Amino acid sequence: MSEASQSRQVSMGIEEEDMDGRGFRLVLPEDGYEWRKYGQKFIKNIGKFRSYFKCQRSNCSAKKRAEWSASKPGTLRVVYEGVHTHDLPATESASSGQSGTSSSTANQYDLLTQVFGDRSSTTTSLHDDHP
DNA sequence: CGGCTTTGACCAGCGC
DNA sequence: GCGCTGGTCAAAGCCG
Repeated sequence: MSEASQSRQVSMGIEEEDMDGRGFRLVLPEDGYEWRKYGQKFIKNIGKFRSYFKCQRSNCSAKKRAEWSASKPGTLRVVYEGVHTHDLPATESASSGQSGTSSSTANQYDLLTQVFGDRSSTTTSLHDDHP
């Protein structure tokens, strides 16, 4: 309910890369964490595809869920479940200016709070059901 | 060679 | 009570 539950909608993050010319691999926007895909299903309730990701860290049980329209791959909705209990990995490229590096204590908490207030994206689009 | 990814099948919970 | 859905696990295959 109020913890470990954020929803973020990305404008363009889904990308189909041609593998050898056959099959496409879903490319998600790098949030700075490592994820391991462990399932993918088509949810009829919403008519969209849903991918399940789990943090690969050892003590991190954070989970991530990617949901995108069946006909509109441009709309990718990423839902983070749980909180990371380990420092961010080295893939920090987007740090852009975040020199603070940590040190901080409530690094994750701060980020969560920020995302929480990002409800605007959640409202951005919630009606792309196009069967 | 190792690691990661993908797919199918199974299980559980809930609704009516 | 039964059916259905969503979610997770396992195994196999392939790539670098």
